[in-house]
Amino acid sequence: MNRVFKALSDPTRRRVLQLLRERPMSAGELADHFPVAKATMSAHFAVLREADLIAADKQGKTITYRLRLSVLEDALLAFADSFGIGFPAAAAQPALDKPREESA
Amino acid sequence: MNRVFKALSDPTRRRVLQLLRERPMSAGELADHFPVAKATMSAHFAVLREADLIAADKQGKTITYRLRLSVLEDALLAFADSFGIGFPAAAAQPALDKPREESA
DNA sequence: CTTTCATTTCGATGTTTAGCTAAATGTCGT
DNA sequence: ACGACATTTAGCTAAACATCGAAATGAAAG
Repeated sequence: MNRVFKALSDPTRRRVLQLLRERPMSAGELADHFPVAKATMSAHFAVLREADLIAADKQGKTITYRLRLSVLEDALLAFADSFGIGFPAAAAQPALDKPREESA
Repeated sequence: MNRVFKALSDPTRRRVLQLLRERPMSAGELADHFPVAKATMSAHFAVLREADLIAADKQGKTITYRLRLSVLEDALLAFADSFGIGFPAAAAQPALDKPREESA
């Protein structure tokens, strides 16, 4: 959970998650949305991966990242819950969030 | 919003919020729960105050901090909302334009 | 098999942050 | 006014972090 919050503490990383909210994207495609070097973005991806907030699918030359919504959801819900903050009707459908692959 | 997430990125600060969840506490009382110097805790309080997550009530010698739950709640809900977590009503509305984020 | 492309890793640098001790501030009781 | 108490501010260090350009990795294409 600490890793998740650390990952969320950076605006660039939060925006990466936002971008992945709609569709998976390659590292380069994501990087094109930000005014920083690709190496910098790669480091951000690593942090997000460490937190298990994104997953990487390697397909040939490119690496496609996708959001692991359930991980974000679980962390947010657990935290909010511990404050009695009610998230109305959570867990809609895990359609975009791929099957079990080392859930944290 | 950035300040809130930055504030939440530290475990000590998250724990402070948890402690304040039930009842307000003085700075010293809070500090007694952590193995760090009071001055260090004071810095943490400042960060939480900057993020508006806690409010200080000065009463004589002591300063009593209380949780500003609505601020935490608003931030959490807004963020979760933008991912379609919780609030099924908001999920029906596509929020493509995300608000610009200022890091101060 | 060499080049090209996508991405990561390496090494270096400036900034931020958490932590400390010591000193300052403000307040209470005497 | 003085001394004790609660908290913050100041000054510092060490670690963590964001960032970069350059080099390395690995896969496809010629």
